[in-house]
This record gives sequence, structure tokens and C-alpha cells, in this order.
Amino acid sequence: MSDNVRVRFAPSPTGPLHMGGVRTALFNYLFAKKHNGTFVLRIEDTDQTRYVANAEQYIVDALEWCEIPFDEGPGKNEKFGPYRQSERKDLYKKYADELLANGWAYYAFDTADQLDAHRKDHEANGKTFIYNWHNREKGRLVNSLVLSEEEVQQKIEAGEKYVIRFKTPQDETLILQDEVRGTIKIDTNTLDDKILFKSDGMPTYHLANIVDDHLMEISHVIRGEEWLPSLPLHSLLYTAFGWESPKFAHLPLILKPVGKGKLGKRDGDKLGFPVFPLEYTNENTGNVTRGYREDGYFSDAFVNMLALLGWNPGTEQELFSLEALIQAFDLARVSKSGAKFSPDKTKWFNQQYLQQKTDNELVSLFLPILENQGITTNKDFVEKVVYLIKERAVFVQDFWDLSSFFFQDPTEYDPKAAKKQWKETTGALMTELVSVIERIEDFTIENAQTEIKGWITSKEIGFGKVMQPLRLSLVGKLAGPDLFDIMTMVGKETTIKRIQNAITNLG
RNA sequence: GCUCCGUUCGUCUAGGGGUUAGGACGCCAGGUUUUCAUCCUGGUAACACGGGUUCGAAUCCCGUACGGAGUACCA
Repeated sequence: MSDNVRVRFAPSPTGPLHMGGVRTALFNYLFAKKHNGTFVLRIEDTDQTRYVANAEQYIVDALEWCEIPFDEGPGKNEKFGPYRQSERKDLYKKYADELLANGWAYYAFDTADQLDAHRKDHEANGKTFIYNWHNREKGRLVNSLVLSEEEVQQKIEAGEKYVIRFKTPQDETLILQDEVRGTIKIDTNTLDDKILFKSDGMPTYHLANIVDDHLMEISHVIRGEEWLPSLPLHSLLYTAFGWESPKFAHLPLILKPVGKGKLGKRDGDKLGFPVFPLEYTNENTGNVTRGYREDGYFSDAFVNMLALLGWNPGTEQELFSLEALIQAFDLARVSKSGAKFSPDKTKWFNQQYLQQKTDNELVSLFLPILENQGITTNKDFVEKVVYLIKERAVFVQDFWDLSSFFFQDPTEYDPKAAKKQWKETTGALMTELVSVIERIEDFTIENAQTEIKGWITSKEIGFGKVMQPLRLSLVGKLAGPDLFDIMTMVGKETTIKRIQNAITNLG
């Protein structure tokens, strides 16, 4: 591939970017970096009715969190700017006029109601209404193909609303190339004459997209599969302008984990996982939607998971740093079919990444949580705790549940475990154990092990008879790291105190 | 309805004319941990269906079914 690869991510600021959008951005980013290219962010805000003010910032923040920042975009290296289509508004009319002048487009005056009526009428007869040559010149439609030039002028001067439509060629078979799907054939007679320019003076996505991709010298358009049906139109537009078309790649959709259909913005709430990278607050309702970041996912784990959704390296490797993803990425290895998203696998990725973090990194993430719990402690102690518990955690916020007993005495005892492990004779045994522990002068793991195990052996009782109630006393439940680690970490005094507490509470 | 795209274990996927159809997640069992989790080992489980082409088809072709997307003066 040549070194002038330029790709773009072109979201519409209508709300928070969801994970499907993040993946599209990611694939664009990976492709760009792989080929020493440029990753452009363009904001497609041509629909004024759906515009949401905080959405653009959310998009930028999300890309930043994922560590896939854009090279060019609003406020950054504005070589081809502006990068918001609303700020490029004046530019598009010229191109629409060009198409009008060379016969690739025409004015249409049909109202929405009229078109609806046509659609309903056709449907009633079992037919599909297509706004193209089937209908446009039969007097049913009001446009510059059937009206005289004077009539058109009159209407425009009278201030009648009009749109500009693309004049789709008749009886042609388009043979299109997609980098993921290969050759796609389409009969132009099945295509609508799409609106290029709206009556509000704004271009539609189709026009703005092609004009901007051309002006911004985009070499590859990598976007979601929902755009595949628009590919013929877009391809035809390049022909109409006499421009060289970029290459296209349509990514498979991300589907719901259960049930049917593509993953939607509301699915996360119902199914119990985030669909957004970051938490999002709706400006109007104040509703807060959860995000992967706030749920405790590492961004690199999230990105790794996303990369493997619809793409694979062809090897059995699953864990990839961003750098490794860039190296391995190849559009040819993007799969063609939609992929159901798996929350379980996402957790697994996070667990893998958590295990890879150094104890030190984890300590700095855990410290604020401890502070929230009102715990004052020192870093060295926390680092030892982290070392002992991290392998059983998926998220950093699991740490507290897994380690609270290192910092405070258990306040309750798991009733099921207590019933099973704390027998009538246990209290006496534990009292005896206390005196054994009291006799240990230097309370190290080795000494504690030697003394306590020696005592149990001499008593000729099972280890479980002592160790299980001891664990219950120290932890409050039958879980956690090695008991001798715990005892020496909390110290001799605390160990004894906790055993006595348990005797008092459990008998 | 119409147009386009797709279909390998429950899920993500590898493979792509001759394979014991491989891996991962999940699940199950055993081992380790005198606990729990981790970890290790093993197990479970798939080529949508029907025709063709071929000595041979999961793989190529055609149909069918199913799934998905699009079908807006939204992107």
C-alpha cells in the first residue's frame, strides 16, 4: 500500500458514541497506522434536528480514552478544515449545482405528503415505489425532468420548497468492489434517485460525504455494513463528478448477545452491560448511562476485545497491545458476517489485562478506593495485599471485597460456613489456639506455620478442624489467600483479637 | 414487499476439494490450593438444508431456509 493512506471516522453527533462506532474508529485507526497514514475525524452534523451539543466532545473523549486519537479533525491539524460539515455548508451547493448543470441531478418539488401517498398507493398494489425513471417522467412526480424550464424557474422564484435529487442512470449493472466482501453487482433500476440537497439548504449525508471525502483526499472508506446499500449511489456520485473513488470496506455489524438484531443503544440497560465507552449524561433528561471506563474496564482490554469482534489475525493469538494490533491488522481478515457481542469474553479480556499489570500500577488504582472506604494505610502494605489478591480479581473494584479483612476486622460471619465449620468443641479449640499463638515470639510465616501445624499434629485432629474456623474468624467467610499470609499481615495482636471475637460471637 | 449482504461448536472464530474440522469464551469433571478464586488437565459441542460439479464437497455452483442491513428532505 502506498504511503498516502488517509482514512476518516465520520460520526454524527446525535448522542454518545456506542461501541460499534468505537470499533469502526478503531479499524480506521489501525488501518491508518499500519500504512503510515492519517486518521481524520469529521463531524457529520448536517441534520440540525438531531444535533446534540455534548456529543462531539464525548466522541473526542472516547477516542482519547481508547488511545486512538485522530491526527486531523476539529481543532487539530486543520489542513483540510473545517471538519464539521455544518461549517462547510456553503461549499456543498456548488457541487450540487455542478451536477445540476451536467445533467446528473434535477430539482424536485414533491412534498413529503405526496411521496407518502405514492408509496402507500404502490404498496396497496403490491408494488414498490421507487423514485427513479420508472416514475419520474410519467407525470406523477413534480420535478425538473417533467416540468418546463420556465415552470421550474417560476416555482423556485415563488419560493417553493425544492430538493435536488440524483439522476440514477437507467439499465446499468454496477460492478462494485468492497475490500471485505469482494465484488458486488447491482442493477441501477432498483435504485432510488436519492436526495442530495435538502430544502433547508443543507446537503444530505450522501452529497456531503462524497464531497468531503474527495476534498479531504480520503483513500479508504471504512464504515459499518449499514452503509453497504448506499455504496452504488456513492460510487455513481464519484463517476458523476469525474473523481477517483476511494476504496471501500464495510465492516460487519455488532449484534446483541441474545435475541435478534444489531446492538442498540438501549440494549445495555436491559442486558446488564455497557454499550458505551464512557459514562454519558443526557443533557435534557439528566439520565446517566454507564460506560466501560466507569464499570472498571481497562481501555486496552476494551480495545483488544473490540478488535477481535469481526477481525482475527489468523493465528491463535488473542491478546494484543495496540501496537501489536497495528502490526497485525489487515482488512482482508475482517469477517463478513455480524458478530454477537459477548459480555463474558469482555470480562475475560479485562481479567487478562489486570493480571498483566504490575502490582505498583494496581496499587495506585486501589488506593483511592481504600480512601473511599475510610482506610488509612501505607503503600507497602497495600502492595503486599494486591500481590496476594489480584489473581482472583477481574476488576480493580473487586479488590475491596477480596481484601477488606486485611484492613478491618470481620463484622459478620457467613452463616452457612459458620454452621458447618463451627462445632460445639470449636470454641475450646480456638481458645487453645490463642495461647499457642501468644507463645510465638517472632510472628513470621515460618514460625507461625511451624507452631500451629505442630500443635495441630500433636492434638491428632484434622487440619480442617482448626484451619476452617480460624479462617472464619479472620476473614468472616471461607475465602481468601493463604491463612498464614493473612495472619502475619494483620499481625499477632489482631489475629488473637479476631479469634476471640469469633469465640464470643459463635460460641 | 423489494434490494443488497451473510450462514463452521451456545458465543467469537481458524480452516477452504481428501483434516481425528483447530483455538478462545462459557459450561461440566478431575487435579492443585487443607478455603474461595486463580492455575493445570480433560470433557462437552459445529460445517443450515436440498440439489448439482467431482473419484471425493464443510470447502466450488445453483436453489431453499434462516439471519442481518437498507428501503427518510437521519446519518
